Amino acid sequence: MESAVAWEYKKLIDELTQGMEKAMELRLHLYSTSPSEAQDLLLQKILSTFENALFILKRGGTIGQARTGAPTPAAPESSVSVDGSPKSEDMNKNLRVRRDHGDTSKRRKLQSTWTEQVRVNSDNGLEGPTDDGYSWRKYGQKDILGAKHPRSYYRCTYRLVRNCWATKQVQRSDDDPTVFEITYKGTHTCNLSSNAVSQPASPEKQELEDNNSLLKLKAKNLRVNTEDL
DNA sequence: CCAATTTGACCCAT
DNA sequence: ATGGGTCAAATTGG
Repeated sequence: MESAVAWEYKKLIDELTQGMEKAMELRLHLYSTSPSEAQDLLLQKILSTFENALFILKRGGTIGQARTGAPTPAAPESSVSVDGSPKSEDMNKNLRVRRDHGDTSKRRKLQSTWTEQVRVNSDNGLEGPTDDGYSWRKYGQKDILGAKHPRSYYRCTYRLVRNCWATKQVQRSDDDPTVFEITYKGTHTCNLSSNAVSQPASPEKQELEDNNSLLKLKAKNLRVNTEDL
């Protein structure tokens, strides 16, 4: 009976893989046409769902139980978690004159957060999270308590120009060096429909230009953050 | 020379 | 007090 289970397992992975590839294809089409942030966000979440499903399957069923009693309460949320905590009514903060957070409540509501695990295969030599088509600018790096590797903070390159407030955090998994955990915050308001092709900002973006290679899921090697502990 | 990264300091929430 | 997130000056790279 095990063979039947194994067959179903393989079939399941196959179906999920096909679904993910089709979603990526759809995303490419979205990039080349008029981009709606909501649609783009939806695509990202769909892809994240597929990624996580495959991740769970290939690791043997459990996603949050990887570590053994490690004091990391932040369970890797495979599920898409739209951060709309209604408890954000503490706008009666005394003084927030410092930063121009401005209307924090409004912005907090619009911000969505989701995490996606990215596996890298060592065939390509350099590991790097799959490029999501946006150009990111690193603005910080922190050592996280209980984590072996530091966490890197990125924001959209066009934050000033386009007022794009999307950010992401990249952290390598403690145990699995092949797993990167990328947390996205906020949606992109910068249009990459027209400028994405003509933006040679970073070498990773050049991969976007011939975006056909994205279909192949060819692992592109951005520079891995030089973390020397 | 300009832009991106690095890196310690600073700020904020817990 | 502590740890996580961001800023910004210095540095590096194209």
